[in-house]
Amino acid sequence: MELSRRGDYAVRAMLDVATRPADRMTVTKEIALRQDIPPIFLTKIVSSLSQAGLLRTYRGVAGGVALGKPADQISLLQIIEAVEGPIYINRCLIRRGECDRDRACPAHELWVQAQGELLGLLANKSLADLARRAQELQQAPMADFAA
Amino acid sequence: MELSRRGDYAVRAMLDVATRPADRMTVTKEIALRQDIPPIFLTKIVSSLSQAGLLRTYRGVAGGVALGKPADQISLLQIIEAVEGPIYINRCLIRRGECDRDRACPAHELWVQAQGELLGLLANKSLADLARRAQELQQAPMADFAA
DNA sequence: CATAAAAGGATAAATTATATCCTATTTGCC
DNA sequence: GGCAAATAGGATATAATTTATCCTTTTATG
Ligand code: SF4
Ligand code: SF4
Repeated sequence: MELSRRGDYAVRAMLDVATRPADRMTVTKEIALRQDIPPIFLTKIVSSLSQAGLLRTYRGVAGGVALGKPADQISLLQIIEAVEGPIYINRCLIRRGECDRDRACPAHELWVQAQGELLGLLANKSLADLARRAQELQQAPMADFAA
Repeated sequence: MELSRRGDYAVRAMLDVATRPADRMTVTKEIALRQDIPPIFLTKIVSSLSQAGLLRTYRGVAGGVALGKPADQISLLQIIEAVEGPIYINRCLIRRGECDRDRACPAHELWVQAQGELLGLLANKSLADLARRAQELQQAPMADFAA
């Protein structure tokens, strides 16, 4: 019942890319340094994000990674599912009939609801939202100072 | 991001006890049979539920288990946390300061919200609710037949 | 061609989840 | 008292998953 490290790393990495100047490419190793993520592990995560279309990657000397689409079209759900696969709170939600009790199981209905709410929340939160909020949080101490 | 087997088993076991006549005790082995749970594993789960006060257990020849308190005072959250420990969606929610980025991390706020909603849902659903719904579901096919 | 980057396969290490075994303890009953 | 049936609990085994690294390949730049 816990987000994996992969998922947390992925969100941080995407956020890192999103909050850098868009005209310059970012290199995975530097993301790893800034975000304190094991560098080789991060390359795997970046690879998943790239395959999901959330990052665009460029090989070679001047290579690196950039957002695969505008930050407001990338949801947290997409990021997490890109690296962890589909989210399901209980196995009966993988697909109908995965648990043969699901028709008569009152808990099943509860999981359907809980999962719906969770996915809804994640699907409605965009990387752009997070990036904006990150900026606010960074400026918050300044604001205190200025006031 | 998935409920463990322990949690699912625990809910089923509690529901099994709750839907049996309250004047007779239930024996763990029979719960395991009815609910298709590995019997020896279930004894461990029952033990956790008992230590949390959700079940009362009785040793000896005429022993077994019974609800530790009225079904409407047992929430799904209590059941799951009894066998899985505290639920947290991401590690920064274990306790404040567990992740030293939490002050400046916009994702943290999202997890706080998501966790709040999930726990709220589980805390507000009682075993009695589930038992009632179980009965409805059992009668549903009959209703189809009668109509 | 040398260098710097991502891609990808194989594998290692660590952790957690699932499950069983064995012995002890409690209790009811003959 | 002694047997049988039940939970209690420690130790352990097995399996699965997660986390992380290593090594080789491919791609692009200058
Ligand atoms: S909640 Fe019910 S339907 Fe879902 S896996 Fe558990 S028993 Fe099956
Ligand atoms: S979401 Fe943010 S605060 Fe929470 S663990 Fe991840 S980085 Fe830390």
